[in-house]
Amino acid sequence: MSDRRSQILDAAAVLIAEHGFTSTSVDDVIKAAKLSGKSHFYHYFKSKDELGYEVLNRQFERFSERGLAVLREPMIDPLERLNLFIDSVVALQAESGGRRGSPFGNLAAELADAHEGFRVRIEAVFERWASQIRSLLWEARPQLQDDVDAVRLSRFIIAALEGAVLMTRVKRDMAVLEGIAFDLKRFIAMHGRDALVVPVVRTFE
Amino acid sequence: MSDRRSQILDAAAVLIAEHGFTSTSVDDVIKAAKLSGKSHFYHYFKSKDELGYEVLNRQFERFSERGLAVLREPMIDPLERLNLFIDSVVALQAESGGRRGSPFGNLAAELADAHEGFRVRIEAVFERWASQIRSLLWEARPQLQDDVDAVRLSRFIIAALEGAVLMTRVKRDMAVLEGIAFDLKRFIAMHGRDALVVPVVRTFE
DNA sequence: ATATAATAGGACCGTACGGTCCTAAAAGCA
DNA sequence: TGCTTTTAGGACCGTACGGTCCTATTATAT
Repeated sequence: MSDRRSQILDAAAVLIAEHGFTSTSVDDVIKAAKLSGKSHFYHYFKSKDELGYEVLNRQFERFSERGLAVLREPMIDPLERLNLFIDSVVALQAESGGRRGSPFGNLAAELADAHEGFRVRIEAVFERWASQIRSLLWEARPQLQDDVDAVRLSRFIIAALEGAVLMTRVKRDMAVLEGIAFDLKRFIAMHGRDALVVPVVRTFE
Repeated sequence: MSDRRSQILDAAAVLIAEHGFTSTSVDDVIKAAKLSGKSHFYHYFKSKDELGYEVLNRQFERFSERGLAVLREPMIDPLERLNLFIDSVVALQAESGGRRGSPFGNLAAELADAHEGFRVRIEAVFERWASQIRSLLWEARPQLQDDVDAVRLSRFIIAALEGAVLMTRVKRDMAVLEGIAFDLKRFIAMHGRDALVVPVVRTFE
């Protein structure tokens, strides 16, 4: 992969993270990546959409290496890894003061309805993410209660984090994310075999 | 408030819910509301942004009457009201097969960075929403553990729902929302005075 | 009856955008 | 040396968009 291509993808990633995909014009990308003009850009990418797809791919790869990686650390207790992962999400958002948001969630909300090509790719991202959490939960099985539903729990974790990051961005306040991260850890701990249980969903007559 | 104005706001609400604010053009709104032309539209609204603000306002009012209302029902047990509210969110999404998403979360993700005017208005929406949940939690105080943090819990509930709705929209699968709603209810139940329970966040060696 | 607001419809403007095309100079490689 | 890729830069096109302006006609309320 050529140097120039990476440069373009990096520049585009920043712009898209800051302003969204639709609001980022090809000319903006050209300026940010210091290209000579449109033809220079279209020498590397066949369309703006293709650029977007590749940026999304890269974002997930980065996230997989830098964030999700801890989920696979074999020397650490699985449930502890999950806590560390949640902490890493908080830390990542802290870098931008909670202003950046999730590169996946942002695109999802922006394009899920309008652009099928993006929708399926974002769906795949969430699925791969969920799948890594499921593996971890499977590994943590001996420490978990028998009736833990890994599919449901993995989705819950992702939804809570995505929602938290979104609210944090709107309120411009990291405390929102920190609080939710704290509660999310408690919710996970509640599934431990040693957690003295927990009522099933209560019914009020 | 004139009839025509409402008509325009309703049409715009649908379009914005379907395609987002940016992707909804004034001409689209004109066509959907069967106006005669641009001047007809600008007779009622001074700009597209103003239209957007009013639509957002209306969406929250509707949500407050139709969704949040149950939180205030004085004859029902407070915690049960919370469960009913969560069910109503699920039911509302079910109407569109989970495709609609949250009118607030969608706008938030689309415009939080790009458009300060919307950002502050969306922030206000989340705040009003959280405040209603906080009131309910205060009312439910006798049934809750003493250390329940209403601010934190109310944010958690909103974040989980917003994240759930977003993921559901991406996956086009109501089961996602249903599962998360189920877990969310369990999490809330965990704060009950009668819940035996529950480890504080675990520390590993 | 008269003023005001609502409806109708079209011309127009400036700007931005994604994308194409064309020419030509450097750079890299065989 | 030649051939291909990369860089450079500009002209151009069609379309879409938010917004303004202008002219009329029809309702509505005072």
